[in-house]
Amino acid sequence: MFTAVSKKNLSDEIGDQIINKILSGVLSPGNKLPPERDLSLQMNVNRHTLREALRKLDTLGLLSIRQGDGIYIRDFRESGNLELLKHILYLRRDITSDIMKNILEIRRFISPEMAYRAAQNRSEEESEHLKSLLEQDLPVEEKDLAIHQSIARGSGNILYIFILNFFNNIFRDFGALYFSFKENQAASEKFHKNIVKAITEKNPESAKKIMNEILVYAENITLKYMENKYEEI
Amino acid sequence: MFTAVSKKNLSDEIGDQIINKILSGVLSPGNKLPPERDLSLQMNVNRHTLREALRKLDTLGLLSIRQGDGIYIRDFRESGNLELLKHILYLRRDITSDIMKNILEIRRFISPEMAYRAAQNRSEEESEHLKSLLEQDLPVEEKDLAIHQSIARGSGNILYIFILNFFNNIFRDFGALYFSFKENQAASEKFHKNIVKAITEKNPESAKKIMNEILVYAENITLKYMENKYEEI
DNA sequence: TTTGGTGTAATGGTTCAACCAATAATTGAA
DNA sequence: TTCAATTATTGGTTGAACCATTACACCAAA
Repeated sequence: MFTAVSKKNLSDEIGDQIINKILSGVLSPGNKLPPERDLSLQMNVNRHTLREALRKLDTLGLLSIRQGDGIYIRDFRESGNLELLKHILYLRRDITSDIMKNILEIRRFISPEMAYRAAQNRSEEESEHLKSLLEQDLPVEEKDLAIHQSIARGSGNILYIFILNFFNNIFRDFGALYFSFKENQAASEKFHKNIVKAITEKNPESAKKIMNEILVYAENITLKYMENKYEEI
Repeated sequence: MFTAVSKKNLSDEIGDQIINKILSGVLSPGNKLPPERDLSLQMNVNRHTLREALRKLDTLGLLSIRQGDGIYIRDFRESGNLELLKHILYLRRDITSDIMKNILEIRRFISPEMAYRAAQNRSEEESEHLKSLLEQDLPVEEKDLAIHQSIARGSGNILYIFILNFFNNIFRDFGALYFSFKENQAASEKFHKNIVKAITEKNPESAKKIMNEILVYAENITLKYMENKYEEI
């Protein structure tokens, strides 16, 4: 019904402000940022608070901080990471829709392959875990999350786990809306049954196909929701 | 000939220490970290220095920090991101090789698809850029990087750019070694010519195949280098 | 002219001490 | 027992000072 509000601390606000300046081109790659002392004065925050923000941007691949020298803007097209993309998604509302489509496209390409590998590589243990998940009496949304995670772990490739986290992170907000409709719940429950069967039976092609089908289904609905969401704004 | 050494500041050292504790299971998901004041005392660093480390771990998806409450360990299998994987790669030398193979596997799956999309979607501008890159007199290593980036940008999907950054980041060290051999240089130059041709001519299948071939070639060599590297240690 | 040393200023890194703000736990009144 | 007020705990922010590294200008030796 209601979605959580995110309370930001000063440091995050500062960070977002700087990210925006970089993404919008006000600050270009190679540019040197003013010294921390000046910048904190300009932004009217303490140097420590600013430094925490800068450290985050550094972790996102946006800055290059060098003691004794200064702080330089990096080209995020060369050094940015997926975590940054999440920020871009939220901060640049003008291209949010385009990025979402990009993410959906990649997900439809990757997740079926993940299911394929899981059907090949899943351990007996992971197989049992999947089956037990099916029978557990959980909210569909939670069950869905858990099954996808179990598939990622069963794939035998740790990258799928982190890539899946990225997708989940992005679509978290949509999940509540999506699963509020009975027909979507039914579709997911059917999907759960089928995908678990394919994976426990070690049928890669089937697993891939089943994953692809639910993604196509969910994509259409997600896009529809997104359009409505934009109309609200 | 020589590779850059990375000097770490205190804050990063603290961060690595905590990451290690989490990865090795000394700190489990859900566990509460000691208060910042206590922790900084235990680690014999100032609270601010510690806080910068914590903020980084937060960005990596390892911690959940809540004012007035405390700092909790998150399950990195649920909230970790690719940036964290990079740290895991360096900090957990016991599984470095396995993770590398995971990364190579995913790359071989994703990059050909990226090339495919680029051949479909590349703009006239990106096409020209690719061709001009071919003729520029650059070190092979730089040219290789630039061409891959151009392909990612030409794909029309911003995610490929960030995923490519991840790969580049991981294989940066190997690049210097790889391109120090004449035969590898020759292989790459041939690859550059062919992939640019396929993409400018809008031939997706060909682009995909060509990308796959160079990856297979480079993978074998990378794995060989890795084995040697481990023998050194 | 080039190379390497020296000193100085600029700039990020770290420390200390204090207070603010949000949360959780406790207490006590209804 | 319940709920509101109070208190203690804990992360967030501020200010000032000092440390460590780097860039730069300058100089001396080759």
